[in-house]
Amino acid sequence: MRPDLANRRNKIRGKILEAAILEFADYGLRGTSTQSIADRAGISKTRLHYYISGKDELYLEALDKIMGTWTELFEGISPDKGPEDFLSDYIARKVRYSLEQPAEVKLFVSEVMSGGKHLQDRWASSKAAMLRAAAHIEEWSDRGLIRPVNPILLLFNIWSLTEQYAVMAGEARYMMGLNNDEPLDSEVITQEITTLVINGLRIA
Amino acid sequence: MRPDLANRRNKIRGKILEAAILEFADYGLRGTSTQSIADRAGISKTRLHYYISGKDELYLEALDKIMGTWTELFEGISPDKGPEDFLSDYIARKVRYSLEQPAEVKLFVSEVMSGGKHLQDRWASSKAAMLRAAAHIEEWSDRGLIRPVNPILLLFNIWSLTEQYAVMAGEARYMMGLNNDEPLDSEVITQEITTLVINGLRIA
Amino acid sequence: MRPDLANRRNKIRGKILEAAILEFADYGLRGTSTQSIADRAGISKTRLHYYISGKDELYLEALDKIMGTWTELFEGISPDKGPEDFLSDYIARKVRYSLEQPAEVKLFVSEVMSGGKHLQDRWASSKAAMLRAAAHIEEWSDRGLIRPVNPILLLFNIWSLTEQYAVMAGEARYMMGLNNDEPLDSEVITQEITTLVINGLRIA
Amino acid sequence: MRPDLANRRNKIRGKILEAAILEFADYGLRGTSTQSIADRAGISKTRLHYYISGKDELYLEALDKIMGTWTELFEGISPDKGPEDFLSDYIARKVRYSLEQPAEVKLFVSEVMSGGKHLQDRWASSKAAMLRAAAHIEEWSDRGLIRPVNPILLLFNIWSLTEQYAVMAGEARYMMGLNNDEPLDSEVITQEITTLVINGLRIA
DNA sequence: GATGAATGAGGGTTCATTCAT
DNA sequence: TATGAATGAACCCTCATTCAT
Repeated sequence: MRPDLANRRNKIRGKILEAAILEFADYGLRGTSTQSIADRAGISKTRLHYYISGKDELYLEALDKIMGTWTELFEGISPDKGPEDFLSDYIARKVRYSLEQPAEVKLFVSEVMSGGKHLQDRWASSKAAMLRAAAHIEEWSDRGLIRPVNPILLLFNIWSLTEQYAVMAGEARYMMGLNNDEPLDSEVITQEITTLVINGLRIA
Repeated sequence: MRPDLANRRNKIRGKILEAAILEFADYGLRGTSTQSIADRAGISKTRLHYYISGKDELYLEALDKIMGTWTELFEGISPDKGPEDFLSDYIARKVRYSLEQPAEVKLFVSEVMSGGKHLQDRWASSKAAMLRAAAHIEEWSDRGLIRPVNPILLLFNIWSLTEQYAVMAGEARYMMGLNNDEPLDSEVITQEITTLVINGLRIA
Repeated sequence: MRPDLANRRNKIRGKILEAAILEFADYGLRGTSTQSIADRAGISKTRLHYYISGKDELYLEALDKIMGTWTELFEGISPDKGPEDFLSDYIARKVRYSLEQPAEVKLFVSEVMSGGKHLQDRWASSKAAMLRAAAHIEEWSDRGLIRPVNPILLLFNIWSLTEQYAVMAGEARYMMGLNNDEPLDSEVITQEITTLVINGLRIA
Repeated sequence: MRPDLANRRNKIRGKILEAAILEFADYGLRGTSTQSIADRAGISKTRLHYYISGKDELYLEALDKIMGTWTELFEGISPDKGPEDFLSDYIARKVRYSLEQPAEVKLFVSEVMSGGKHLQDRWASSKAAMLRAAAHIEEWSDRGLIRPVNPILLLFNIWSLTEQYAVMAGEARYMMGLNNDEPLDSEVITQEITTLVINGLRIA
């Protein structure tokens, strides 16, 4: 009907959500003020509150977006190609996501650290995707393609290996002698993690 | 007489620091109120402020304690025994620390995520310890004991592998079907990570 | 529309500044609470803080206003008319100001008594005005229109003579048998001070 | 009985009173904290409160001391010697007092500015002394030794002339190009004020 | 006498949110 | 839609004072 108006609204809402994710990622739900979100979004606090129903709701919206992406990262990878292709593909996706959207990863980690109370409902679909992947891993192990392994722990380990470069970006840059504006080398990181995992799963 | 007073004071200060670490770990510096710290320590807010000089100072004290432990974890491990012993020893220490003191690890991660501004000075000695370890790794690689590897990335990877079980304890328990009060199996986790890393560093 | 808003804002800001000056005049910067300012302005403390940026800033704003008036009192008086006209004019102005705006004078005295730290920058223009007046006095003395006199001390003396009726209003009323709501007789005071000074400067 | 003990107590109490006067002089009753008094006296806050019955009582004690001195300054000067001797004697005493005990003068002014509520009872004897002096002045005027003058206003004027050099010491030093540690020239000031007053009272 | 501990009240200020226009 | 005004709750922290030893 009024595509312009709706568009405009969506644009502002998008800007707000983006700003919110950045703030929540750094300071968590409690530590973030609506004022700081408004500042980052370039609007007044009053206007922010016109577009959102509350700080908590905005936070949940951000979480929803992230959990969606999280699940997507498992999808579209065929396990039929065998463990090597599957894992390197998945690792590459996750590293790219961590380096391109570090705030989303950090927000998720922050939520988890503060108890994960808001994840409870949202976690279900992610858990399902994770369990499917775990089943594949177990099968590979049974077929002798990889060594015996606890599949859940393996997935957690891959998770942490890939996500840390969002969380620790600053320290990683510092240790590697990069400036704050120089990006981490995505290829090198992906390569290193992939090698560690694939090698680490070979049969002894 | 006097020792009793000092003891008493140290006891309560310890209780406060402990409570503070737990709160800061979950909600960060900004998201933590002195009221919540007082509540957790079982004292009144006024009494809390009698024992501390300020929220920020308490936070820094917590950080200092953690950074000290962090550096210690590198120490006392002889690199002469070769990579396998060194790495499995280090991994075991870090996993145990993460499972026994998850709040300290989480607080550190929280600080890093919010910019790491308070780490700047405190990071130096940790960096030195890390660089020493990196030198050993490089040497092992040169001597053909392990495959070629970026030593800094390897250390970061070990870091994340071991620390995630503090950060993600809740989710890990959930995925593994454990109740909130059932501890994660330290041995299984250590074994899995150690195998992954040692295997992953073998020469192809 | 807009002018109304701005007007409204200015009105309430004026009310606040007025209340602040009254409180600061009586109790100084430290001794005044924002609560008491709010009470006197007839608004809530929260609302007060909506209109000001802080207690200190409000205090500085009050000081600025006063220092401006202070300098103005020197201006517009021509020294060409000779010492008698100049001095009686200046004395009359200052007495009137002290009796009409005693709070402003008291606030200034309070600031001076507590060290005058906030005056440092603001004092410059007032000092210049004072030095100009001192130059005139010296010239009159040189030309034999008045007796030899230390011009700076003379100005300080006039200053104290005229300002004391703001500071000591209560005691003056008490000694002269006036009630609290009966004003001091501006004319008598002006006359007495003027006579003392003009007479006191005659050549012996 | 235990002169040592009593002595010791008096010594500490003296130190406290001195410190209190200095703080009250700068920041008033409300603006002064018992902590700052304790700090200046070089004792702990707890110990301070052991020696005093309360902040208000300490303030009143300081006021009492000052009012006593205030009255004394009138005494011991014989009005028989005529106006010139009497006034120059009184002015000299008051200037010396203002320069030597500026804190006491400032504390008195501060009390007056904040309403003088604590003076009410204490003012009586001072008022009497003042009225006696006023009577002398009136008599001198009647006898033609000085010009007709409002005696109360004259006394207030002398009061302000002499006391301002306690209140405005900092500004006076600044205007006269003195450093903070250089004392004002008592003789010059006394001379200037005396001349102004004696001259100013001559019959036209 | 002297000290550390403790406290309820209040200090200035910011919070998320709602109201009025 | 969008803005300034407004608010009650909460923020961190200090206050004068009392308690216990």
